[in-house]
Amino acid sequence: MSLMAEMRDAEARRSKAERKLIDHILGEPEAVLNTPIARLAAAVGVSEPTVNRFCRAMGARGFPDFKLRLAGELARARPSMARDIEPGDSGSHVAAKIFEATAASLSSAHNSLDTGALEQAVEALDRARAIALCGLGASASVALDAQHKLLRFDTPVVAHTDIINQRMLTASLRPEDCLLCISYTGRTRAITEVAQLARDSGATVIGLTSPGSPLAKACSMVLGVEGGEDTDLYTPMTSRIAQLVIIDVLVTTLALRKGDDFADHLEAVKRSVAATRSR
Amino acid sequence: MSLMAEMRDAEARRSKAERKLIDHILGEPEAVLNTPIARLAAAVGVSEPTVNRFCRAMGARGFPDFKLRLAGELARARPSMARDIEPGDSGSHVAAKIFEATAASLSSAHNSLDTGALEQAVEALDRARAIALCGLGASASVALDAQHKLLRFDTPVVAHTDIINQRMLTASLRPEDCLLCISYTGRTRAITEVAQLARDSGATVIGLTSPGSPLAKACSMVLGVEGGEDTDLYTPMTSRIAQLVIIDVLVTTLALRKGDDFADHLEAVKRSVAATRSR
DNA sequence: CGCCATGATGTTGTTTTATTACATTTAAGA
DNA sequence: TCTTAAATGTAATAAAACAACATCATGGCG
Repeated sequence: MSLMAEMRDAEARRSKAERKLIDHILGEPEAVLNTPIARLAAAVGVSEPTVNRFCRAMGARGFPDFKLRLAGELARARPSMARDIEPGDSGSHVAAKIFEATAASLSSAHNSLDTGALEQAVEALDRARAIALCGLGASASVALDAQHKLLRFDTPVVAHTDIINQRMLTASLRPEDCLLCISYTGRTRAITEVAQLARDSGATVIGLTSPGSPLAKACSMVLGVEGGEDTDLYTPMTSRIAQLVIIDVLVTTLALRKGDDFADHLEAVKRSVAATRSR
Repeated sequence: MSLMAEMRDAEARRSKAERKLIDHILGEPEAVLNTPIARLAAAVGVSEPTVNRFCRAMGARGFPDFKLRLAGELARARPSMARDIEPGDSGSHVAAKIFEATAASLSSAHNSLDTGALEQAVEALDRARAIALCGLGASASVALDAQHKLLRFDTPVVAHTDIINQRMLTASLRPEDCLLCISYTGRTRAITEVAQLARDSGATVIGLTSPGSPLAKACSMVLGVEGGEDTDLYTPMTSRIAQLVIIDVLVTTLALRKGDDFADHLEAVKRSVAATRSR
């Protein structure tokens, strides 16, 4: 178990001195990192060996090791926020900021992910006679990525990335089919019309888009990707990543639901790909 | 900036002793955490104060503080939850695992990103008369994503996602051109041959692939994406995300380098896209 | 109700670890 | 080649963590 959780959990059944310690550490975990054992002991009002023994009880090898572990946990808990990129930034600064912004965006997408909607979407994909995917511009590559992942299943799947084909597609959709429409803004008129046409034909339309947008309104169900931090420069990039991860989740959940059949099918796909490898 | 990135970045321009240190730390970062300064100094073959001075140079307050920071970064790079998804997992559990694995993969990619290679790649893209992108299978969508991003610049850019077109493309490449080859494994024979053909024609070939792979060897320069944790199930998914983020970094750095010209061009692109929006 | 036993906590001294101050070496430039 | 500054190392010092032992509290049992 994690240190923080362990401490919260153990607080009740521990001795008086250790309770004081736990209270103090949970209150200011960050501060503990820069505090030597003597100062911490004094601040809490216990002796140094008590602190040390406590650290061991928590599974660490001693006080320094305890701090190391705590540092690790705290680092996860605090997603570092990136500021905007400025012209003066060196290459590695740019990289750091983008990686951080992306991580933050992922975390935000995760928090705002609607599990219920996700289950519904998986349900729809599982039942579908055929799956179609639509995206324009940047979302086209997301649609293709999704297509590639879904190819592992035995449900017919197709991605369309140009508007003409997308509109033609809607004509062939049946109520048993499922269409996944991808758009970051949800304000691209063309794709909204496609979703509408698909609805008219009775198909289930899942929107992977911004909640509340015109596209979202046109869909049967929506997997929302909030913009998160609205740094104009990153948002489209980072939210595309979030979309891709949501698709990962969607596909993986679907795979679990399909169960054993899927395992066999996956094997077959892997074998057919292996033949193209070197060495 | 992150320690790992900082170290990679600084490696070139630091003194001999510090280079040895950096090599050693980057080689076994986890091990450093449980090593006192004396042992580390001895293992590397430098004196203790050298280690200490190095830690300060990296922005820490001393060796223990350095370890604390390193622990934080390394923690991000390792997923904390159980790695593999099991059939019994609930929907939200699956989502949590995938988001976490992706975040870990990103962090790991960031830590192992070679800033020097990145600068070189940006340089090459900046000078290029024309840019071509190649990817097959899952990497096809990455190539298309990159194409979309690069379309914002005024250098001609094209992505090819089928092997025939890719081979034909190599015939038209000139030494002033730049080809970006994308493959997670780097073992897809077809794409390696494309890279080789492109090299033969004198073009600069950048590989976005696994370091040390056949494809990597065939390229002029490599942007490595290490697999990170080798969880068979996620790796291909998460590393694709890492590739996309690296492309973000590449493109953003390129944008900064192009400077003002780019700002104007970006405005024009935004206006032309705005016309397609609702409301 | 008080005494013993056991576990918790504290005190003191030792050992390990990190840091400082200073000496030496190495490399860079004139 | 000599000068000078930076880099690195040595050795002493300070800080920190830890272990061994002493003391205290608490709860069971006569």
